[in-house]
Amino acid sequence: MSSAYEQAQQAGQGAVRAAICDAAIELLVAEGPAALTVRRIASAVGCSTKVIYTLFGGKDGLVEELWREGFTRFGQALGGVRRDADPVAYLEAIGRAYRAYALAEPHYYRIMFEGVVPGFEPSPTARQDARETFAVPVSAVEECLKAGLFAEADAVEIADTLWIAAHGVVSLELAGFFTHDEAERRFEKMADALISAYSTPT
Amino acid sequence: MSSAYEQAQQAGQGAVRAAICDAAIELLVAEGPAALTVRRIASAVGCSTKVIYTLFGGKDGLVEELWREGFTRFGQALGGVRRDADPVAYLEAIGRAYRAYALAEPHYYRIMFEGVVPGFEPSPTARQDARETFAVPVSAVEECLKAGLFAEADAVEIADTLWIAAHGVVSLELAGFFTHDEAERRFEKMADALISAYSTPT
DNA sequence: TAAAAGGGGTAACAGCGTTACCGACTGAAA
DNA sequence: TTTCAGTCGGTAACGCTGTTACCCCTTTTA
Repeated sequence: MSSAYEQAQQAGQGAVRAAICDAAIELLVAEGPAALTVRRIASAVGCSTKVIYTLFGGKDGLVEELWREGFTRFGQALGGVRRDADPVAYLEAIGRAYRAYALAEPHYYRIMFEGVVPGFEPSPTARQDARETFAVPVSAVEECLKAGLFAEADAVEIADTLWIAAHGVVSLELAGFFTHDEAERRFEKMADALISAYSTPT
Repeated sequence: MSSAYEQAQQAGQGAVRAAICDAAIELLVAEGPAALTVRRIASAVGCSTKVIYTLFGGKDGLVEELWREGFTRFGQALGGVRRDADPVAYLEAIGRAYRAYALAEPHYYRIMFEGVVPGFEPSPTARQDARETFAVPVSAVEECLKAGLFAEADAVEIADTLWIAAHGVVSLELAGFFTHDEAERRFEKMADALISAYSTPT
């Protein structure tokens, strides 16, 4: 009988990387960033801590991998929103998916947007890649503009504003300043106010 | 010659508490949350780590004191905004003071609103006290309502929405997703959009 | 005066990220 | 085929973290 680590080792370096990432993800989702220690990850996957240093260059390198993984999952959550004939309804659904993701994987969200892993800061390239996640809401805003439902303006600027609003609600909710229901109400109010501000006068 | 700690010790327990808090504040402001270690604080003030445990019950007890201090400073920053004949202009000035405080003392801000000190969570009473900081923006919104400049609505709800918007901008700015200038533009756009949404039709 | 009680310093514990050291294994060259 | 170079990884350590058991000393009380 061979351990998961030995199996991955036979399959090559890439498999070991993946196994370590999986173990780290499991620890993160189950217990939060505090459980993300090099020793625990190594012990979970069945190798020594040294392996993590040779493959990722240190804890921060591994955390950056998780950071990217978080944005991938986030992007899938946003990209998976069903399109709607009404572009504004589609945009609102994306907003709700934003909050739903943050509540579903709060530890990921806080690593991605609130820097809760002490020494870690994402590399410029990782940050740029992360920005691409927001192509989904930006294109939704563009559709609203094309349909003449929003008054002439920069799509990225509007999308950023909606992003800020969604992040504001979710961040304060995760920090314990709002209950789930309060946050939900504030979220809807916020969406109504912003969308009405951007909409063309009817 | 006596150390600062010995002087404080003669002046009583309260003075020692204050000296420890001051040392912790200095470390926090200068170097951020990572520098907030029991050993460094004790060494800075000239006592053993044990004192911090007898006076504060542990690191978290001391951090809660800093948390409260942060909200006191924050409240002073918001309360110090000069009143304006136009309630809406006053409200906007409060918003700008919000962001200015966060940028002036980012380490405090992140402890207060983003829980960047790993194990720490404020007590319910501390959280309730913190909420009183927001009496300033709420009363400003009430003035806008009284003056008939805002359409009939709950003042707390509107103030919360503005809080969420300000926090969203500041939080993403501190996380490195917006440059200073980008954040400033987004902040103004956000304020314009929300205030126009809440204003009575002219 | 003697006893009780409490605060504070020392030194230790377990755990953290990281790395020097060294053995083992791989691949290429002779 | 044999030998050598080079890399990968496990062990054990370093210095750091929060925390606490132990003991001394001071102060208060009987």
